[in-house]
Amino acid sequence: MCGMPVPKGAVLDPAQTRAAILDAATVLLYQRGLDGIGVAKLCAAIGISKETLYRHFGSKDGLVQDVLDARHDRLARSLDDAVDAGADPTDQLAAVFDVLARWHAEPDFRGCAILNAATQHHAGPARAVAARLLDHRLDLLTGIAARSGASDPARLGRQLLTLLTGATVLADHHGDADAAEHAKQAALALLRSAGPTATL
Amino acid sequence: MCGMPVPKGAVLDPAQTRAAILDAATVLLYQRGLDGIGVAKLCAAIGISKETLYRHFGSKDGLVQDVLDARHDRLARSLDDAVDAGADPTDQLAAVFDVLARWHAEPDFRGCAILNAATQHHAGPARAVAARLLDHRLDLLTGIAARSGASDPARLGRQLLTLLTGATVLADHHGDADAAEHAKQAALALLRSAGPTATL
DNA sequence: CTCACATCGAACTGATCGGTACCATCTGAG
DNA sequence: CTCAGATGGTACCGATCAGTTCGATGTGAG
Repeated sequence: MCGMPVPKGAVLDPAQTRAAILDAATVLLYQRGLDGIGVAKLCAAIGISKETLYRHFGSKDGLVQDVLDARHDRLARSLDDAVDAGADPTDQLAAVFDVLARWHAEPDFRGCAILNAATQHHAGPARAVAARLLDHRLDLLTGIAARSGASDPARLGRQLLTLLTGATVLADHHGDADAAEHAKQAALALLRSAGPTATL
Repeated sequence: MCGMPVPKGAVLDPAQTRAAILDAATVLLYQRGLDGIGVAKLCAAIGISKETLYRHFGSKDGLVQDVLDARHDRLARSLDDAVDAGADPTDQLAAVFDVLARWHAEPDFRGCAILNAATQHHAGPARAVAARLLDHRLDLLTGIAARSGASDPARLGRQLLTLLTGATVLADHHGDADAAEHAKQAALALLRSAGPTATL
């Protein structure tokens, strides 16, 4: 077979090409780390030419930014859906940690892609995405805390976010498959003991 | 001034040179990330030649390994001392999170160097150091849980480790200066509600 | 005093980095 | 049918990467 500039039965839809690159790059950059794979190998693994990548994303940083933005939207929506499906605050909180447990159990789980990216490029734009992600999660958990009647929802929200975040780190770096389950039980215990009549 | 191979009043003690390189590299690799600075710049910033670095550490990975090992020992000893100084389990747990708060407040705090390294080189030896660190902390916290009379010390230990780990991530990526304080209160609440008579 | 050794500084290697340019080739819209 | 545009493939650029080598020059122990 000859290597032709455009394969015989190619589809040639820019938007679709872009989406395919985004999907493939999301996986590769997550598995190997932002600096763990160069543009050349990245393109080779995706099956596109460098020129195509640079036409769609401008630079590697541009690609990374779009990958992280898309990941942020997916993660945020995932937790939003879990909360929306819960009947009461306790159910909602449990649902959040159940989503977490399913995430940790995914075969190629390697920690939170966005927090990993912010750690790798500590001064770069990934840091802003990470802050957005944590802001969103804090809002979500603080809302649950408030609806549960906690005397200090802001504080309980932060404590719940601490459990959520820590569990993801332990699932990754400590091989703790039950991290989300243990965190869930701790979160529910905190929720129970943080009611309006509870001592601070 | 001429750049002389060995400066006029140099000290020329290999062990001391090695320790100085280790100290300087610890700071630089922490601030810029493992892949954020090359060997050439690293040596220039430290003020040594590449040959000196390679004679003492063999490779960049060798240097990183030694830096992480030293950091691990320092962190472990720091928490051990805090626990040793506590009178009862509650004091000990509070002391652990107080150490955490002081750490987070250091001017150049950038997260846990070891967990950051494990995130950056996810498949490398840094991962083993991170696992050792978390093992040690888990032992410490499980011990506190056991001495407090918790009905399930292993579980409480993991939950406390989740709070400790999550607080460090939030202090870094969320600019949460009070992360350790909030985590401490949550930890103490969990400790109180996990006694032998508490419901699971 | 002598000499092994530590160190510096610089040059060098081969590989890889992100990014650009060019062209042949194919698709898809007019 | 025609032609703009999307794509693959390849070569290339300057910079940086980790690591090696060598000679000049100093220190420190005998």
